[in-house]
Amino acid sequence: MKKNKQGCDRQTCLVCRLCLKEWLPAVQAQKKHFDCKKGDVLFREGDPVTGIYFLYRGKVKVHKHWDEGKELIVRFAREGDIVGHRGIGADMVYPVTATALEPATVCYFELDFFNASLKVNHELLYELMLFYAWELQESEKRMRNLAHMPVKGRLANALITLKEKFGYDKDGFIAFPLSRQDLASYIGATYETTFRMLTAMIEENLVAVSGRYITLTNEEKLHRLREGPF
Amino acid sequence: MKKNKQGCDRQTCLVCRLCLKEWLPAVQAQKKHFDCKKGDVLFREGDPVTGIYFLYRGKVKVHKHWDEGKELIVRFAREGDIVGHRGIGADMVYPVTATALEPATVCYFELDFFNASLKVNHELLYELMLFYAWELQESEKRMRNLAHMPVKGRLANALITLKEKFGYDKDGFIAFPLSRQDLASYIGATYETTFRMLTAMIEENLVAVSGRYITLTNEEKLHRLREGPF
DNA sequence: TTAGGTGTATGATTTATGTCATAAAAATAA
DNA sequence: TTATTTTTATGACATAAATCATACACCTAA
Repeated sequence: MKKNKQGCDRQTCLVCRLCLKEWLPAVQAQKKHFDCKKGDVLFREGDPVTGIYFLYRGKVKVHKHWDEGKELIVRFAREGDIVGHRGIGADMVYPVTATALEPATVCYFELDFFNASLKVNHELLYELMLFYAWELQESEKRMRNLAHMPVKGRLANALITLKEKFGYDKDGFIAFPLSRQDLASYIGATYETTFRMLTAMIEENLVAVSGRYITLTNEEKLHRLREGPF
Repeated sequence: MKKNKQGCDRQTCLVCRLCLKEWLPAVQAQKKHFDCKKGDVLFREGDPVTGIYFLYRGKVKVHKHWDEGKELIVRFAREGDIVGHRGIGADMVYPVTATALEPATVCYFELDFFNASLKVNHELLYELMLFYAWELQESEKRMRNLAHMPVKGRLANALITLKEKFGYDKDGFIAFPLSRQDLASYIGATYETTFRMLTAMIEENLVAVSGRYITLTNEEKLHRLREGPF
């Protein structure tokens, strides 16, 4: 990660957006920008928590690991998203790893400063609380899916979610290229099964694929796949 | 659910514990107590969110459902625990159901009042945020386990967690009687597999069982089961 | 007392998904 | 360019866990 002198637009992240006028100079003084390239790790599961990140440019995957070689992608973060908040209040070690999926720029705050910001800025704290509440809901929904939904349903669900979060690009594909392996890790299945399911979905004309780009060709049926097996 | 005239001890729940002196009369005026018996439902998945509950006495399971008949228990709540917070900020419908596992008494706040409390009480808001952060971590850990850990490991993990949360009773069993079905729903497996795994664990002298009560007889090995298959 | 529900207990069978093996293709490095 | 690593692609096989079927034990309601 390289330090980046150029500042952010003071609009993208929560801290800047909700910042009190009086607190702005402090934010300006404290924040650090970093550039990172594809594959760079912002922080690793088990590392002591030092601060919190806001993604200013690029995409990042947040993932947990188990038993050498098995990973579960917990979340994909995009511009404006907060990353590293999972370390707050915790055992003071990051419970997840954050890895850049493409060149990215992050805005970083030391934990102490961020906490101080929360102390003085009620609105910021409230927004953060709401954000956690939302993430908790998402997480528990995925938990239930993992427990009861078959892989195909989880895949359909994931694709719909990705489409909703990232939208389509000019060519009509989900604006978020993903390796098959990352897709598999995201839905909590092996590479092979995910691949097979995707192939099946292509044959059924539910999705179309071009390299790492995917598009939904029959959302109706995909939605039904999430509802339950029939 | 029956209304309960008798007040709480003003010590158990977060709102009472962190309440500002000036705000206390309002709390006293607003809070409602309910008694419920085993099997009573506090609120159901999909119901519009009306308020938030604090458990004053008894135990409650918080569960999600999928496709008729399949449930996943998201959490067991005990005295002092908050229940219904998953509704905050959300689509305004509860994403989970809460069911009493034994006779219980709850303290209830209307959502508007609770939100107002958060507005005026920074400390309360901060604690709530930390609580969410913690729950999120737990949830994501369980998510990973569901994705990658075999049933036996999840069972071992669940038993250790339950023991840590509820402790042992005077007879040396986990102070939290659980039906096999609830145990199964908690680890995200079917009743039958859970039963078989439990039987296996009894044979291996890892646990001992008396009806719905369970005790850990070899924590060492149980801990190792969570680490990974070998 | 019987009857009927609910939870417990197990065997037999099926199936979804993971594991293993291998190879082509594509990307990246030398 | 060639070499080498990473990603994609598939088939064959193994197996964990779900499903189905059935029976018994234990309450508690009639």
